[in-house]
Amino acid sequence: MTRSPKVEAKAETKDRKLSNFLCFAVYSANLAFGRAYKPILDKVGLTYTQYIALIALSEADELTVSTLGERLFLESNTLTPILKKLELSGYVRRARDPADERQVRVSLTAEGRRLLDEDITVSLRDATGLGDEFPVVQQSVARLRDNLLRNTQGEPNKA
Amino acid sequence: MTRSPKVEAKAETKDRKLSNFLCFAVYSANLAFGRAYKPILDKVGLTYTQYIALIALSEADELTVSTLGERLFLESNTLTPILKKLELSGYVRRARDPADERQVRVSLTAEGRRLLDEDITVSLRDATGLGDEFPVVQQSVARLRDNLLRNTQGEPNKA
DNA sequence: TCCGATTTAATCGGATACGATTTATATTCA
DNA sequence: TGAATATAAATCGTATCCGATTAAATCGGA
Repeated sequence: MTRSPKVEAKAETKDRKLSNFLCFAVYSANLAFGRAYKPILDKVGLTYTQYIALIALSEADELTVSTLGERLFLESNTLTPILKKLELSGYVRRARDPADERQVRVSLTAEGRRLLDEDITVSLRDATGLGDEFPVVQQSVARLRDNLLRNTQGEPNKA
Repeated sequence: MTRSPKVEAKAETKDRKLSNFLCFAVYSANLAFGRAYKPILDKVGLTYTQYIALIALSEADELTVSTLGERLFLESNTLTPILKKLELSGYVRRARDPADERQVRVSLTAEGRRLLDEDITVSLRDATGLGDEFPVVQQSVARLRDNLLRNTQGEPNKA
C-alpha cells in the first residue's frame, strides 16, 4: 500500500486547484467585499477604496499622505487621486504643511466625520456569516498580510 | 464594575479602527499577495490576475468565457482583455465555438501547461507564515466570500 | 418562417494599483 | 553658502475591476 514517489508527485499536481489557493481565496473575497459595499457606498457617493481611506483618517487626523499610505499599504501614486476626489466630495481637507511644504496634511471635514459616525455598514457584519469567528478570521488574515510583506520585502530576485 | 451604556457605545466607536475591519484585512492581504507574486511572475511576463486565470484553466480546458468567469468571479468585461493578453503571450488559445458562435472557448497552450507544471510559486507557501493553519484560513476566507456573495446578492437597495 | 427576446462577448468610461519618473522643497556638508 | 543629495507628493503609462452599452448569434412563439 506504499505509494511510489511518482504517484505522490502526480497527486501533488492534481492538488493545484483554484480552491486550494489561499491567494485566490483572498483575491475573490476582496472582490466580494467590494460588491457587498457597493450598493451602500453608492448612496453616499463613495467608492470602496475611498471609504477605507476615510476610516483610516477617523483614527488620526492631520496625517501626511505618506503616513496615511503606510496605514493603508498604498503610496502617493495611488493615494493622491483618491484624496483629491474625497476633497472634491467634501469629506476631506488637503493642505500643504507650512512647516514643510513638501508634505500634504489630510484631515476629515465635519461632513466626513458625520458620515463615519453613521456607521452605514453595520449590516455587513451579518453578511459575512462568520459569527463569533469574525475576529479570529480578521486576525488570521491580518497576520497573513504582515507575514507576506515581511517575508517577501526587499528580496526581489533572490534565486 | 458594570459599564454604562454610554461607555460601551464609546468602546464600540473605538472598535471602528482600521485594524478591526475585516474588509480592510482582506483588502490589504490581497495587495500583499499581489506584491509577493510580482517578482516571481515578472520573470515569466505574467500579472497576478493573469496567473490566477491560468490556474483556473488548468482545472478544466475549453471553458467558455462565462464559465471561466463564474469560477473567477469575473465577467467578460474584465476577462476578455486579460485573455487576449494571455493569448498574445502564447499561454492560451481563444476560439469561437463552431456549435455556437456566440461563445469563445479558452484553453491552455502547451507552453501554458508547461508553465503551470513548474509550480513557480511554491516558495510563497512559507512566506504566508501560517504553517498548519494554512488550509484553515483558506477555508474561512472562502466561506467568508461565499457568504458575502450569497447574503448581498440581488438586494441592491433593501433598506 | 420571421421577428422580437435572449444570450454571449466585446467595448467603453471611470476608478483603482503600481512601477517609473518628475517636480518642488528640505537637508547636508565641503 | 551653495551644490549635491534626499525626501514628499504628484504625474504618467499599463493593467485590472466594473456598470452600462453594443454587436452578433441563437432561440422561440405566433
